[in-house]
Amino acid sequence: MDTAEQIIYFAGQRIRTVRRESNINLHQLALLTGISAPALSLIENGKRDPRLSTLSKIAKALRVEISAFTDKPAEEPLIVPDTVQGYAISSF
Amino acid sequence: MDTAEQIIYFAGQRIRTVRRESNINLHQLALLTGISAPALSLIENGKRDPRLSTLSKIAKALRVEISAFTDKPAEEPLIVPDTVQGYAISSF
DNA sequence: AGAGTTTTTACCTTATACGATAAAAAATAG
DNA sequence: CTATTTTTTATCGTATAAGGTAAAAACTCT
Repeated sequence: MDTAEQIIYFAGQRIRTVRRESNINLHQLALLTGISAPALSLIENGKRDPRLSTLSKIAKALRVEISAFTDKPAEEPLIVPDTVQGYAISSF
Repeated sequence: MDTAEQIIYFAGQRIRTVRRESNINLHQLALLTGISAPALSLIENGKRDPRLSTLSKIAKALRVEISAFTDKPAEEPLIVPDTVQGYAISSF
């Protein structure tokens, strides 16, 4: 179904993942975005329905596209073979 | 710079474009999303900062990803040559 | 032009995002 | 285990998203 609630929850998880990959805490992200740490906590936990401008500030601070928070990866992972039709990838 | 305001404006334009491509009017999109036509009008005109759940409902109704409203196309269009290093693309 | 349709604007109400602050809880050192 | 850092939760005030309705404005026809 993919309800709006699931979208919000998923986005929160993605934000948390990207933030942790950047090795910054909520307080630091709050300073970067102008969004308070309590608000960020609620968003990351899927308990708040953020505005587009809020997502935009977070994306900018973490240097990713907003779609990094909204788009689910493809079900089937893309398999990249190291040879194609007998030619080595390094040829291209 | 890409301020939040510009993001909101851009998203509105994209929503309008996708809606028109679907040949439906605001009233019909309102019925599909549960968002009132006046609210949709404000969003399309960049005069309202929609919530993630709102974007999600619109995207679902128009059968596109939320990123269709948020991601700018690449500045440089991707050029797909019909030959690569002398090999025809059809070989791959 | 006028008629019908679509969109915009305005006003009001309700719901909720967000900031600030403080305190509690949880996680992470040491 | 204790101390420190980080996160969560709660409360309050303000701003604003969103619904409903209605009217105005802007299009689109014939």
